[in-house]
Amino acid sequence: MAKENKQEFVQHITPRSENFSQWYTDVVTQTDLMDYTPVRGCMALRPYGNRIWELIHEQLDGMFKETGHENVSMPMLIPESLLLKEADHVEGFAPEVAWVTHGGNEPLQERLAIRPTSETLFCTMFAKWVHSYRDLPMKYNQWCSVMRWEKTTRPFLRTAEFWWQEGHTVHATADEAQEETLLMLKVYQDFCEKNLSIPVFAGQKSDKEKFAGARATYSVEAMMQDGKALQAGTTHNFGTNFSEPFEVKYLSKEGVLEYCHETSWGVSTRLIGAIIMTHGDERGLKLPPMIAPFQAVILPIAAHKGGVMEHCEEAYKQLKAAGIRVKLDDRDNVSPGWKFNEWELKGVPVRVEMGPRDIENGVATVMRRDTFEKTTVPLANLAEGIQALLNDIQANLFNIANDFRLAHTKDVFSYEELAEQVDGGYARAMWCGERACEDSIKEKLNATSRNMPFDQTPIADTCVCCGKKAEKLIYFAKAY
RNA sequence: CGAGAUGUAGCGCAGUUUGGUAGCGCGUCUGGUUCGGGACCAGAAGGUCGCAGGUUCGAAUCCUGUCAUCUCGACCA
Repeated sequence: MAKENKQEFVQHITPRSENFSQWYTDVVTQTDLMDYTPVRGCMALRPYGNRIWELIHEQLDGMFKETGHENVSMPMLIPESLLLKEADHVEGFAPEVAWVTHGGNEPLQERLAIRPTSETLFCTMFAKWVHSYRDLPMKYNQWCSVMRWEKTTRPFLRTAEFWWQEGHTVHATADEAQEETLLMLKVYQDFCEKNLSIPVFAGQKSDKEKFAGARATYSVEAMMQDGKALQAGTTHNFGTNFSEPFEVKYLSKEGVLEYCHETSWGVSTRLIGAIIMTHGDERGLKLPPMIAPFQAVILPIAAHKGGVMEHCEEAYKQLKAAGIRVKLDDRDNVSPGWKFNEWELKGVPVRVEMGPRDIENGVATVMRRDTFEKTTVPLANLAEGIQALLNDIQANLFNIANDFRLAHTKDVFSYEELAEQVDGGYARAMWCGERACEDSIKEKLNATSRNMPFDQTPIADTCVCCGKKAEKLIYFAKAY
């Protein structure tokens, strides 16, 4: 009976190797991260998933503060006239805007967009708040949700409503704006690599792929375990594209009225999807310790026997005092074996088993989720031992993901090589810079340009697509 | 938005072809024995069959519409 049970449960998750997409959906829905709602394409974040987002929020917010940013809050609704002010912007977002048309029972004179992003609101307010060069730079951020009426949705990766942060800054000079754009890209890269253990490619987007209304867009691109690309974060330099229509101007030291230079940047709950797809395995989630809601879970074995619960509680206190996010699973209605599987499914980095045998020996049996390696740690320095393990797991997850990424990234020199490489990986190629080649690659290979790395050392002279003189080194991949 | 599939108890499913009392497994609850990789025994509870119309004496089952989810494609800062 027990064995049949287990098979049924494990079969629940479609094998990752068999159907990556289905595996992802199964993991997402069976780990209490989110649930579907009656609203089309909108998910509910459940406590476990929401806690991951809170940890991302806390840690990123700290990095924003360190780089001199402050949080503000803007309205959810944007009057249509404001959205229409920047031509490229409205063209880019119009197809996916949800509209409010009534206030109570009265039709509105002007319909209101539910924000798909808040550039237009920020610009309107910046126009009021910025007067002098003394007011600059103004570096703001907001944590909120936005809505985009997507045609097809997928949990975390593309939902109609999603939670994110959007930073918006105003600067006196083009140089400062560019510096800010690259600084925040670096912040995102560091956050992905250090906090989430997700290695990324940082670089500049092509004109075809850049943000609606931006002069330059940059991105950090992650690689999922099926070799497809996921844009993990972006930063934009708007130059004066928005400040001109919105009249965001300042009086310079020299007494001249100048347009401001603006930037924006954002990451979203999509990062949770990236974590799942980068680290997960056949048994479910594998969470990097830094954003794991529980970094360690203590499981009593034979809890009814003398001393077991007492020792577990003591260990709990010790770990908690050491600042480790720890859970004592003292449920008496499921067996230890059940708990093992459940917490592995939910991706808890370290499991601490405490049974009569451990207590006799003055140790705890500890298993790490990334390698399934079991060790014993003396109770006297349990906290130190587990903290060391957590650090090691954090680093190991990055290394595994990084090895995978490098193994699935290749320099390509011909169209045939490109076609082969984008089927399950990133292709690093030379490109003439023409939109036509990107369009053709998209149409024939279903791959898009991801970004152009900052190190532009050429690997060839001719475009991988048309054979004309190459201008740029660029990554191509199929993307989520 | 196009093609295909699915929607029945908390979860996984059968029942739909051929209309006739709402079923199974797991979980849940109660009591007891267990506890180092998904424990066992006994008893119990739990469902307007996605939603709205229609056909019929009678609809989970047939028809129409609609909503949601999945797969593939198109689209997509």
